Amino acid sequence: MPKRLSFAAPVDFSFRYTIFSHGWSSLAPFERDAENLRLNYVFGSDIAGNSAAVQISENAGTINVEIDDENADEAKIIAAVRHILRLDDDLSAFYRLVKKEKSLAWIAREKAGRLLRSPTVYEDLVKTICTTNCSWSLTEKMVTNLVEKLGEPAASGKRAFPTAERMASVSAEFYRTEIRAGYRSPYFAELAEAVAAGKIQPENWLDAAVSTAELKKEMKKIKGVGDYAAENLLKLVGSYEGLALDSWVRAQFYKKHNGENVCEDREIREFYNRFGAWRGLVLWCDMTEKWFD
DNA sequence: GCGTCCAGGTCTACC
DNA sequence: GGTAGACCTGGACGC
Repeated sequence: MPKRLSFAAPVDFSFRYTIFSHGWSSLAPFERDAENLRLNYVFGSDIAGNSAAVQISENAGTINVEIDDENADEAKIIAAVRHILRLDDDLSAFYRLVKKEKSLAWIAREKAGRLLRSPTVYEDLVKTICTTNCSWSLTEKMVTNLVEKLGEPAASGKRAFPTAERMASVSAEFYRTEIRAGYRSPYFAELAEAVAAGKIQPENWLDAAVSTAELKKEMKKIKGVGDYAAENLLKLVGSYEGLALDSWVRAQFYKKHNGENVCEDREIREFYNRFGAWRGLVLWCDMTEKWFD
């Protein structure tokens, strides 16, 4: 029997701007239903007690979650949904900042800025590595392969994102031939093993006691994580000082602020420096404004 | 059909 | 610390 849960969203929350905040909602086990404005996800038993597929929607400030498995742990699922949608993030200082500039005031007006994330930092870490040095379609393919070939099935047959333990149980060769991860294959095997053994603890990054610079340094020790990947992950754990510049962001900046002319990254950084600790989030919202037209 | 380029970069060797 | 070259994959493009 499916089970339904409901709880209130914060007043400065937009479901639409959150689920479409970046590409994550098109990466398995997320599924987005743009027409009906719904977000689907599959939790593994590590998150929800039992593996469970959920459908998340919003109506007049209430978040609704429909679960396909009545044995799933309600409290854990609510906590995970709050985490995914960033419901407990305090963006009030960010909104005060963007309201000061006419061209950015829409961000506060539309309640944008909550970047969708996975229930675990480990999942976001693996997915971020999948975004590097390839087309978005290849990123989607690699992530789909990980879920389809290694993920735990829910009652509906849909699969969850694999745990580090599950990912550590297969070889680098598996990542090359089955996941099509190319040169990233040994990185995934090494990372999964280290996380499964507790040598790397990505979940601790959520409330790390160290500075952002120190945290970034720690992230970059992982093979496959460079400046872009670390700064993207920092955004997903709540630090927005880094810009996470990649080829797509650069191209958008040239188009929007530099007359289609290529410029150095230094100039992009100078442009957003006035936003201090929020500069990475301001840049991302600024670059994606047209997505919501 | 084939070759080349490049995409939501990073690593390593070398200076 | 800065830089050149290599690295998987697969879609787009030109021929």
